[in-house]
Amino acid sequence: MPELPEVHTTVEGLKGVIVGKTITDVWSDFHVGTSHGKRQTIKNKKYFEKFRKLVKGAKIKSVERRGKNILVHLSNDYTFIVHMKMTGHLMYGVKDKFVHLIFKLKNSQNLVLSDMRKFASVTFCKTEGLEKHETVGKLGPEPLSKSFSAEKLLTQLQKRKSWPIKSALLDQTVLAGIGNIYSDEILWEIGIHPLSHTGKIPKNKFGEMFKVMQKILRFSIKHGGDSKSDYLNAFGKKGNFQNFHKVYGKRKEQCPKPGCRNKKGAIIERLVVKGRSAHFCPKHQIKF
DNA sequence: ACTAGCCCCTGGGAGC
DNA sequence: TGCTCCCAGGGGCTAG
Repeated sequence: MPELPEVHTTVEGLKGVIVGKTITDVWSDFHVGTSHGKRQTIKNKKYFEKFRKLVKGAKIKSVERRGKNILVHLSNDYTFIVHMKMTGHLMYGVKDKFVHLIFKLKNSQNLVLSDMRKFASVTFCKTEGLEKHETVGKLGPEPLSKSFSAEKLLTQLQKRKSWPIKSALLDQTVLAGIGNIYSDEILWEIGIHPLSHTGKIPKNKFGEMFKVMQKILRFSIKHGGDSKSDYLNAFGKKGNFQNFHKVYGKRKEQCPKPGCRNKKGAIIERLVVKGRSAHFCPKHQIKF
């Protein structure tokens, strides 16, 4: 599912092909047969009509990632925000049978959002109002930004002292972009049990956590992201990070950590933490 | 302000 | 082979 490295990969791909292009029209069937609660997204028919008016004729000025969101900045000082959720793909010049949103571009190519499960959401706001946006405005720091550090990581996680570390890492207002796969892989690498109380983890562990977090995210980006579920990049191609998983989706398998190989009890387990699955090795991941 | 639990959705895998 | 059931999960929402 698209987390930081996958959204990054999509955005990097899109940058080269949609920036400078004019949107001539937009089509969607997202509002057909879907419910959306009270939230204002294009699944709401009236909101979609407003959205259509807004993007029609606008030029794409730039594209960027913020957390798991794709921000498309338009020449008319509006920005639209795409969240791919579980099975969304934002693609250029490619289509599949799950396309629910199409941006027609002046060069007669299409930017499409396909989503088998229709969980993806699209909203828009004034570009200068982004910091007040209901979700984007509340996102925590970017783990790969230059200004991020081990100290910041500690400060942010301390905001969820009483939570299990697994849940704290997944909170987008604490850190932007980490999801289920990368949180499992990070905790496995540094040997911390997912149920550890965030506030009880020794302070000196956070330096290592910071390094490992950046290492894993960068490694995945290098490999085009993770397509264990069904991620496809901007051109419909899969990533390779799924071939490097150490714990995620490895329940009942022997832990591959050097000290755990061939050891009894070093069998990957899965448990549910706040409704999310967490995979871990009971042998080397310590519970604080 | 918190949090547990439901909901959105559908392909794929397990079990029979 | 073909059916049914259950699972995956980000994050919004609601009831307590």
